[in-house]
Amino acid sequence: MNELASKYDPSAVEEKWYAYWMEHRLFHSEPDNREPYTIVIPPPNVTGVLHMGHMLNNTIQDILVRRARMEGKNACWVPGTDHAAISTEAKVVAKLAAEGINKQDLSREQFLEHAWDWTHKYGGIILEQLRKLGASCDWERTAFTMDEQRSQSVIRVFCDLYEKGLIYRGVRMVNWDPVALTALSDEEVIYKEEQSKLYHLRYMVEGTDKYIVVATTRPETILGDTAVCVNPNDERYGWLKGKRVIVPMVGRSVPIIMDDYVEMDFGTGCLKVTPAHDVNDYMLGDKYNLPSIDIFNDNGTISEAGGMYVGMDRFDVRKQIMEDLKQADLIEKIEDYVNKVGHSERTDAVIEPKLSMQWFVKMESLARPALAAVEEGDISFVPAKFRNIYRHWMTSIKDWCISRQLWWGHQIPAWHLPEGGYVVAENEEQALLKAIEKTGNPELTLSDLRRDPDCLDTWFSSWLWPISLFNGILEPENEEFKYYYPTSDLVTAPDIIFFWVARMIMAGYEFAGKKPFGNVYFTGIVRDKKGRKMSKSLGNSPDPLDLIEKYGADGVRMGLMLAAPAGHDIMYDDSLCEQGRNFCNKIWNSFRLIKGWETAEIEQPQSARLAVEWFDARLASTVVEMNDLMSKFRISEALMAVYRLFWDEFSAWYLEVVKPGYGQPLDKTTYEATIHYFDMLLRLLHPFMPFITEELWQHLCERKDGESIMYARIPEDRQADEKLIADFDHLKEVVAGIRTVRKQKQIPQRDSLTLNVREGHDSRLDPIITKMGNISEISVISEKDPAAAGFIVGKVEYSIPLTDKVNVEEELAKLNKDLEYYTKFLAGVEKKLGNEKFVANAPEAVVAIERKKKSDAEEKLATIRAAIAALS
RNA sequence: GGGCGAUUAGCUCAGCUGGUUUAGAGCGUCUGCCUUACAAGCAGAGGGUCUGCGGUUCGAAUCCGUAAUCGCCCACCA
Repeated sequence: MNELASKYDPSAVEEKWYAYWMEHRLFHSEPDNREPYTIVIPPPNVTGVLHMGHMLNNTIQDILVRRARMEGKNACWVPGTDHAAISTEAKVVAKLAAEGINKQDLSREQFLEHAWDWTHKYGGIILEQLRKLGASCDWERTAFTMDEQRSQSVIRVFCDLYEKGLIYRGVRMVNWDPVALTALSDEEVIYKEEQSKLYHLRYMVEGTDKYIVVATTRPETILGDTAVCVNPNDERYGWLKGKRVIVPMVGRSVPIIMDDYVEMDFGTGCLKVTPAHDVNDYMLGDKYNLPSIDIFNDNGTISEAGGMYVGMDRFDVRKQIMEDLKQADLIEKIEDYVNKVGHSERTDAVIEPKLSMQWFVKMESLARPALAAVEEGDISFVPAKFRNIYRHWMTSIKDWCISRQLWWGHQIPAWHLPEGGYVVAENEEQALLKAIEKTGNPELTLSDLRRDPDCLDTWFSSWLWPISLFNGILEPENEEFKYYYPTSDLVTAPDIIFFWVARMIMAGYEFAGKKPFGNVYFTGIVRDKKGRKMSKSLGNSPDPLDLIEKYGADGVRMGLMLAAPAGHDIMYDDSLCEQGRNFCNKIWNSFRLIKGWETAEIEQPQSARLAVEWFDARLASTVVEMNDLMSKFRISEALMAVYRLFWDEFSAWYLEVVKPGYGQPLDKTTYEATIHYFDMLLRLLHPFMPFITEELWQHLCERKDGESIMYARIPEDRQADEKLIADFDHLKEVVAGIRTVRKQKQIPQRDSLTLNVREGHDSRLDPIITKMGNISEISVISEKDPAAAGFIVGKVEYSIPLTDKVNVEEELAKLNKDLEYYTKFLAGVEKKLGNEKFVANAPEAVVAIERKKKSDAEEKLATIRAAIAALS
């Protein structure tokens, strides 16, 4: 091992150990009598590729899972992918289009064949990429939202909800995506602020030569106008009561209606009403029985019903109609205007509100227990602020539009009857039976029934994920489900709190009678240095696999985690990964040092004995700290704690103290303690940096085949010797003082020095001072030596005799600076103690602390004054 | 338009129920060092009136109010 390179090379190591873990099935979990720890992965899109968000999210999950495993729990991390209805279908459609094939020319079966081909070709790439990250998923359990078990679960749940009366079908105003050609749920619409125009159009009042002005952002929709509405209290328009106006260009005569929905202050106070293309207008249309003219085709072009511009795209029409209105002098004015426009989450197309027949889930009764669970703390959100967002959404929840006009997905299990109406059933046979029962017609055959063509929203399968992964829908009594469910922690991004988290909670209580998970950890969003969200279109996102290649998986994991407190967005910068990589290198080189030591049957040096004792305390205290932090999901702080333990305490102090002189052997006791500490450090680090820790742990001593650090136990809480830690901290300052003197006086480390100490010095750790400071002798002196360079640690004065190099002026300046500082400090403390109200009101302990501060400062000042006196 | 959150060193953040913090860390910066594990390193140094203003308190980065800036979520103002 002495020939180890001075730099850690992750690539070979990572591949080797991942294969080893897989070969020995170390990620696999089966129910047993240990306590279960379960995480279900937020399933990435089946044909997606890994991005920085996945890296962060899955690193956190892996840390939690690996740690739970090392705590002796039966840890199970279930991976899988989501069929991602709209986005996958869009990809397949685009791919076919590139080959000159039109989706419309294919049958449903033919299209699905292409879609499955695509899925098989690209599906699972992302899961392969997760392995590069070190994800310890139980791959034997890999699931897919459209595999047999998950599909059946979805159908079962649909039928169940239908039986309970929670699913209904009806014509409603929905969000229509004219590119994907499907309805969307409210959550799938992203509102973006856009710079647009407010067009003021003239509507002639029928039978007069007067006109009124109506303001609109969407002039093309005048083709579907069926009324103009004003506020009944608006004095400007009282005269319009009972009148009709002529829709410009179109020439249609429409009534004036009066409703206080209209804001008098906005625009002109006149609102054009287009019931087919605006949610509010739809409500007005409903209230006043207005006709509804659907002027758009599904793809956003003007339909026959529009009467003009038929076949033209909606945005082209907007330009054209403005031209034409201008020609006809029907435009009053055009203003700049900023408004919010809904876009499709998947295709980014501008959403068209559209009346159509869709399927819905009634949400109110589902929401009630789900809201209570989070309010009452049965499920905790980390950070807790997301409870507010959750509560708000849950208390104003609307019905969920679950049908999508797609082929890729779970087809709705409803069959339409020849005479109208439909039945809902789990399969064709049952559908037929129900159809016969419902119609009373025993002659019906399957060919008389027509299966509803729509598919279900992707999230209608994802919301079952924690249940369906363990087959809890189809076989609620099965052993696995009873063992693994409810799962422990869920790690996800906050942007899918409604899409997924809230709905999983609802599904958990509704279909399993229990919460789906105990804690939800919300990650931040990964942003670039300028704070912009990383995205493909901006091209500001590094390829995670390139990063792994460059910095090693452990380096990248560590880099991300260092900057990722829960719920905080992280500003990504390569320097984070560099820090991670450097740390790997530090660990690597510490190992090189230790493995390079020869041991011999010699007596343990005092310094080494003390260092071993001290590090034992230091380790114990960090373990307590880390356990506490991890229990609060303060993962980055826990990582920082072990980072500092390793680097600042173990490498910089412990190893330097016990390190034998050049070519010298080390005693066995110290060697074994060192190996033990290194082992413990590797264990603490393993959840964060799985590869390098496994590599070194395997080299640390003989291991059996199949043995792994993955199953080594994390050290448990233990009382630390705080006094020893404090004494050592004092020692560090003494050594730093010696180093400073060396630096100032340009004395090389190899020249040994004498250290003089005055009263108050505790000699217990002297052997370490001797070694670390290269001190040949520590002598207690009773009087200040004017020919020595001094420094004060705590209330003890130290000095190094340097007859020819000491400048008394400099020494005095140093002391006077200290004098000034502590005089001020003491004054502050005395002021506080002199305040009667403070002494009377503050708790005993706080006053005691101040008194201690006072006496310490006084002693220190006495030391300083004495030193000054001796020099003057 | 409602709600929520943030504002602490150049950057990213700790600082949990006010009191050993005249404020800490990591990174970066600066100054020395190729000292026999590591220059992806070592030894040091500098850097903040805790966004402003008011209040509560013996005591405020911490609690309250207010203003500003930023961010997020929700909402049917054409």
